[in-house]
Amino acid sequence: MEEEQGKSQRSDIPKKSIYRLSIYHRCLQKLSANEQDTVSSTTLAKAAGVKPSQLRKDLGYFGQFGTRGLGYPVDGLISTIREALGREHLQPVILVGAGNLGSALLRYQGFQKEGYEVIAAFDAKPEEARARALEIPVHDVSELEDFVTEHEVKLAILCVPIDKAQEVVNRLVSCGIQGILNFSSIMLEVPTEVTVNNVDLALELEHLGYFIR
Amino acid sequence: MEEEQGKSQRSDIPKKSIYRLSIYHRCLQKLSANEQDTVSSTTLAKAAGVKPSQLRKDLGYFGQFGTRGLGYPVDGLISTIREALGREHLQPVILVGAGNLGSALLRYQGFQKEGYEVIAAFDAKPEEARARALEIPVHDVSELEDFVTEHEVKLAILCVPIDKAQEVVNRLVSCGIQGILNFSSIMLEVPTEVTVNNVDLALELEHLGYFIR
DNA sequence: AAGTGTGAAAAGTTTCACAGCG
DNA sequence: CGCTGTGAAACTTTTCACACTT
Repeated sequence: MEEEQGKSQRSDIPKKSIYRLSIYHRCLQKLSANEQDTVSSTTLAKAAGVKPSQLRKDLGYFGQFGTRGLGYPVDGLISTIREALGREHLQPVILVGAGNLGSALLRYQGFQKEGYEVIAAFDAKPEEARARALEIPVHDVSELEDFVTEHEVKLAILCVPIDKAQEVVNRLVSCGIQGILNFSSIMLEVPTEVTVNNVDLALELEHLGYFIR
Repeated sequence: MEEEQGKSQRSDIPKKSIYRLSIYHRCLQKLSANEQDTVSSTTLAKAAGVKPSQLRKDLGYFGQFGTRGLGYPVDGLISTIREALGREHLQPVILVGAGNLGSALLRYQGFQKEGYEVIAAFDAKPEEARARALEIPVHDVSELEDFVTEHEVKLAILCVPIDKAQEVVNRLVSCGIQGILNFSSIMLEVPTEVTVNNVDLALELEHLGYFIR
């Protein structure tokens, strides 16, 4: 008789649930800093901007972590989510394309969050990028493959011009990058085992245009 | 007999369709620059990273713009979408919070796209922000209300620290801002007539963590 | 023949409602 | 009693399939 697989079939967990997990993680950290040790689905959901039932369902895909009548242990949930998100270990990240946007993102230290570290940048003209007074080392893009292989980098932030994007992505994929945060506003073609997360800042602003009268 | 309302009931068009409209607009501009004058749903959909049927359905919410057997007129579609997105006129935009991320975004000129112009920034300590060598005028945040009213600004980019975000948003809302692009990683409370579009850069990176093995 | 427009089916996601547990 | 965990219902969005037009 086939063993029931049950929970945690990675593939059939809704993508949106996984996305919200990061949000919950963020909110829980705030609670933890505030010395809260348990939290109800109602409270956490409100902080995350979702309905309590949605939060409970999301967590339900990964297991049972709450105590009925009480709520969820804040620190316990933090660890659980961290584990589910594959964030137990420090992840090295590289940024490719230190132009206008790329160097803006490097100066903004927001990616240097717990669990992630942007360890190097690459650019076709590294001298110019370095002149922008960045603190992170900027390598020539020709060193990309060696660096990624040597440091076992799996995540890349992509900020190259549109006409170079696919070419750079092909190189990233061929040397083992598995996740790409893509700021170049173009759809990238990648094998199914590579995940691309598109962020188009101008698009997000334009999108608001529809809702103003 | 009641006149049939039919198409374009703004409210029952899926939000995601509206979002994709911006993407199509982007792709069409590329085609237009390439001297293409018609495009099929298959071609445009591929460029936008969606299925042809989805593209057709999205456009269908707004009307019929194609010719069977031929495709869509590139320039015609551009105008149609621009109109649907309310982008016929130049929209002034302000940025509030010229700190780390805010000033990075100001230096990145990507928001200065056709149809949108970031005309001013506001900060609690405008001198420090100005020292970051920005080209855009940085006002003291106390001038916010007068400026927004005078220039009839309807869109704001928000990059203030988490603990100030809700307070600033209340002020923005009270002086007539209708759309907020929110980079402060916190859920904002706004009246239903105001639209908030959340962008959390760190979250987008963290989210990728789930998909790497 | 090529390609749009669109109901209807399928898939995906959210919400409800309540049983069950501490 | 309060709050979680979860099937089932409701809703939303995507995809299909094909009639229809040029």
